[in-house]
Amino acid sequence: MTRFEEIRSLPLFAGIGDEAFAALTRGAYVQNFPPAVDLINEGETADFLYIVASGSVELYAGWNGRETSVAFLRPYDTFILAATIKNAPYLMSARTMTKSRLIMIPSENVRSIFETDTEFARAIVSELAKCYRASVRNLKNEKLRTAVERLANYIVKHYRREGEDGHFDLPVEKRKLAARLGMTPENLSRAFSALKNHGVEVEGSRITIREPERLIAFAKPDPLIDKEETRESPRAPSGIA
Amino acid sequence: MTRFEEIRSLPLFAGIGDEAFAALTRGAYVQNFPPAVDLINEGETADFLYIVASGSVELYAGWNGRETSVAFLRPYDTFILAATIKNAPYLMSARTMTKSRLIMIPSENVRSIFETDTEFARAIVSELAKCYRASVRNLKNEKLRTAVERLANYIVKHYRREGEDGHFDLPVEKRKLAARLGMTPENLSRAFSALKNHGVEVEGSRITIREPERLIAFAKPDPLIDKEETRESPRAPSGIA
DNA sequence: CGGTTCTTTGAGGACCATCAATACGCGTGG
DNA sequence: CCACGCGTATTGATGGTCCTCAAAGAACCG
Repeated sequence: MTRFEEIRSLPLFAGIGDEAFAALTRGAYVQNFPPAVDLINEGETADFLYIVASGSVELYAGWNGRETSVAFLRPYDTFILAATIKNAPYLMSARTMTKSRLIMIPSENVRSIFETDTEFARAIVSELAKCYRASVRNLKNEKLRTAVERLANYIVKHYRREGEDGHFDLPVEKRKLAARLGMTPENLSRAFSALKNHGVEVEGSRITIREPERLIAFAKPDPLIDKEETRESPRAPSGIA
Repeated sequence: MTRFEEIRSLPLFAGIGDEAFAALTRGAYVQNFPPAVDLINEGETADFLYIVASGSVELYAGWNGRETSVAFLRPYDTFILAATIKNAPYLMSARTMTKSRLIMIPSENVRSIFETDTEFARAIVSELAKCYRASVRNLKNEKLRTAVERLANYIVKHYRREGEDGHFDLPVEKRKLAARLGMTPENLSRAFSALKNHGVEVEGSRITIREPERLIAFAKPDPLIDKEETRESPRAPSGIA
């Protein structure tokens, strides 16, 4: 039971009762995986809800011999929630990117506790809304921006996340980043060199932002596309938003 | 009260109690709109949950002077559910495409009835999961297919929906369809003529599928991208799925 | 019937993919 | 330690896809 202490305080579970939490984790697993392990395949049915406890996971999808990355997940993201709830086939495949520890909760438990615990229901719906909105942002990013613009905004996001000290290391290999940004590895290379004109330097996986203002002026980041969303609802919005 | 009879039997409300339904629709509107009316703008905050009672609505988004269509809605689709739940800004704008009747339910009502009515909570989460999955399908369609392939699959979908009798009329003008499929009107024209080689004929808004097998062989429709999803969960999945 | 909008067609160019070759990094085994 | 193999990253050449711009034709609506 103490196996699940680390997730007990996550927003998803914070508000629910102890007995509901116990019922939820009954039959659940915590499991360690090496890098590049296939976890689930699109088209299969959803037996477990997954939570990334440590490491990183790639969601991807294929069609007609092609493949693309849809999302990179970090602690404590969840995946397969929608398929779990609808008891429907996965629309995406998942594999570990790095060594990862994952928590797997039986779908049946999620569905039944949802019915009995209002707080959990609210947390689930908030998490689901978060995933949905992330997907819409993803789609807007893809349809409204060119490849170079997507890369520029990716760099701006990490620049801000890493404390704005002007440099960071790419957390994934460029091949995967290219797929995530909807382009080929060759094109990503050229996109990086195109960004030299906008104040970005690249050496291996080391990114240096020499002139943040120029990069941002080019990238034009937009809160309605690029903002990172929290799971909890802002019940009392502060300021003009 | 009788104003809302037409939605009382929708899956979203079918299972909930009469008093909860009354509370939900207290302060709600039913309103008629002419075509091409702006309903909401991305970035605003969510005061109402919308339901399309008749007509059709376009969800679209813009960035840096560009604009694209994200979805076409029909009766009885909902929109703005995620923003309503999270009390967060809309990520998409909406406008009517045709003369439409819309039902508007105050967001506050949705959030409070969600807490008190388990059946409604379940319906909400199922609807939200449906929207999320539709968005993922949308994204896969965009990232994995070329423009001509997207058009081919659009035609296959309507061919099947309209009873497979070999012809149908486009429900929207080509300009909008182009935006929905992620291309320019000029390119859509060329895509249509490219499909002549795959058994499709076009005359104005009249589409004739001369050789369905050839079209389908080219389009390669995939249930994990193209299937239309129902709101209700298949609790007892039949067959291999 | 005139004006507006939509659609089509053509020419040209930007963006991006493919293919091929090379260089680089890195771990393995000699 | 070095040679080698393997996967990744880069760079160049080329072609396809798609957008932009422009103009003409078609449909719609007052």
